[in-house]
Amino acid sequence: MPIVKQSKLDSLLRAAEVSCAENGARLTQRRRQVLSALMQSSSPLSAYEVLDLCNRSTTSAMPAMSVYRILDFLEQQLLVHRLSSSNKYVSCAHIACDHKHFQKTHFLLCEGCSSVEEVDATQEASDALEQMAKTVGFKLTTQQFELSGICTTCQNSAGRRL
Amino acid sequence: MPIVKQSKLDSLLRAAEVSCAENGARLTQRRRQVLSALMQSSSPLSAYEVLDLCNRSTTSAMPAMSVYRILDFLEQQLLVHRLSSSNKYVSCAHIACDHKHFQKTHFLLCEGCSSVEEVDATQEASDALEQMAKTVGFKLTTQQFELSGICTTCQNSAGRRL
DNA sequence: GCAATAAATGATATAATGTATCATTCGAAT
DNA sequence: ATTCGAATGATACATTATATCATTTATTGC
Repeated sequence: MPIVKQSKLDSLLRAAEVSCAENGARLTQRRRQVLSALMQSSSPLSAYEVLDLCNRSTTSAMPAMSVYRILDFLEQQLLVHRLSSSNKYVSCAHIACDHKHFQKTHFLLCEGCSSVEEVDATQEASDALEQMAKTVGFKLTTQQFELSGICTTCQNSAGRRL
Repeated sequence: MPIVKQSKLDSLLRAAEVSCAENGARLTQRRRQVLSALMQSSSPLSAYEVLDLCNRSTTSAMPAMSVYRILDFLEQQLLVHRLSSSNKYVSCAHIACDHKHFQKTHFLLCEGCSSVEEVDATQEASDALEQMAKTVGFKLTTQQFELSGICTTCQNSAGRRL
């Protein structure tokens, strides 16, 4: 879990705060705590993993209930994404930019280091999936896909080990 | 949950038995019970839903533990598939035929009626996904994709309602 | 500023899901 | 029949998630 620079983290949290404000919502201390934990993690975290992290860095213990509530909130705000295949959460890769999730999103989950890469679907992939569904009369609604594999870093380190 | 004809069910179970035997495994009474429950369900079932179904149709109560063990076994045998997005199970659509799951498999999950359709990936979809991963240096290993949407039946019935 | 109101959090209990472990039974092979 | 391993039964417990109500904190109108 590589450390995120404090300045980077602060700027992300500020952007998140603005984003909430635009929706008439507030990024409270507790919410900031949860979001911050996710931002500093290179891999997705379960609700209880988030809870543990929060309770490691603070004096006032956070109740599990709050974590669930806050994760729901952050997901609504599109500040975090829930990965259904593992039932874990990641902070959105586009908080700093103005990304609006118009495209289908693919999450590439590394089986080696558990890292996640959030990428927009290519037009080809999107079309091919739509077409495939269409041939059996199925109308796709999913905008999120989760794919497992091995990331570049892990492919290289595996190569060196051999 | 439409009823499956008894003759159809029997022939599927026989095929499953043969398939197990080929792997040096046995389709015991308990395993048959679990598989049968899944075969008769048009929608994916959680472990505890399977448990409830089994305990409805028999005198000797099945322990929860057994359901988990047996689902693992059936998954190993490729007789059932685990849907990671919902953490539920479906019986394989290819038990009767000689399908060997060489292609990527897509599960189309209907948000209307919870039905599942198991389809092989088209070459285009498979290629497009591989290509997309490749451009970020990611090596795909997933052979299973889960897509949500609306099935033909539900599209039509929704249309009539309007 | 201050009361009224709504939003957010705290606290507790409980439900639902999943795993670990050891005892027992059952089947196949000698 | 005996032995051995696979499968199941039984129990306890760990983990994950939700329901509910009390309390605190912010916001709004006055």
